[in-house]
Amino acid sequence: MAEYTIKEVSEMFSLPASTLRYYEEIGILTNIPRNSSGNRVYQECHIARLRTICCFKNTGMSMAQLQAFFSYECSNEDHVEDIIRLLAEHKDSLAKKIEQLQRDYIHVQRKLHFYQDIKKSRETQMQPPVWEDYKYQTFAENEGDGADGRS
Amino acid sequence: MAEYTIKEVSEMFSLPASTLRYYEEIGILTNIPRNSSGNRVYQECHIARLRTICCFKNTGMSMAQLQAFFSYECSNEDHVEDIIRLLAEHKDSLAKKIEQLQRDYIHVQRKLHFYQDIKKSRETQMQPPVWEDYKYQTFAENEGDGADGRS
DNA sequence: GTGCCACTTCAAGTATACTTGAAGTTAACA
DNA sequence: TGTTAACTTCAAGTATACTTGAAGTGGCAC
Repeated sequence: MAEYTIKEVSEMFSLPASTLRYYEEIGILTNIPRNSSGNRVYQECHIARLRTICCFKNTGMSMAQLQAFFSYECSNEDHVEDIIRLLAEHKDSLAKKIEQLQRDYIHVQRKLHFYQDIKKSRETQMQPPVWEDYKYQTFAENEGDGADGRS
Repeated sequence: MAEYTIKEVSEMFSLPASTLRYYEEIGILTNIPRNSSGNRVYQECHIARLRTICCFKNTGMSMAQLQAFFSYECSNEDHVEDIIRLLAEHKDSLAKKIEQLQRDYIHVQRKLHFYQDIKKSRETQMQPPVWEDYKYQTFAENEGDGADGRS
């Protein structure tokens, strides 16, 4: 079975070694055995858990929630209902978050088009655009930059 | 023209008044006039900017980047290129972020289905599921909970 | 006129998630 | 036999984004 040093895991996940030690300290990536020199030896199960940690963290879960999740998962008692509740709540909040980000993406896109058109209008001595015209507009995702974007 | 107290803006955006003062202090929501009693009077332009601040913050922009953006926007000098660069970079990073979140959403969904099936297997005295079976599976977004999810 | 509420400024404090530093150990290499 | 790199533990420090507290002002109801 594959085993990894802290440095290898650090590189694998682009996380500093200090962060991996921190995750162990706060109890979300635990039971890491040591070799004869006292160095951490990461195994496949730790890699799998770290993937889950990164996924959950990336999607906005706090350390406290991660601690709760893994305390349920590692407990001998039956916490399957708690796990399902936590995951279902996180899934729902994540779905909402993605929807909000998609709306925000459109806002950023509008701003970008607005300033690109300001630049164009200066180069061509045309009337500068007005933000009002962009406020409710959506733009196709063609990166060619050829389309005017205004009707 | 509509004017708002700090409390009204606070409620409008679900932000504590202290945060609005903080945004003024660090220079991202500035030029807020005071009435005869010295209280802040927010106008439409401040509401519009606050919407942009919330959008940018929500999509992961730091205060430092917001400061840069508005220092460009408010400057008399020609910073349109800088604004376009900043917005284009933010748009790209946001697109990547949304894609990553969609992948992470699938991971969360798999975990949820796995634990839901663990629960079902206990209720029906069936063999408990194995995580390996869920690792690469995708699930339709039907909330009915009727489908088994396993083939 | 006094109680109270919402506001003001300014300074200091806080939560989260790490990061850094000090001091020491181990193993490989010149 | 150094010495260099990579690791260890433990405590303290840091960045970001606010939040809280103290002390004071203004305007309105009773």
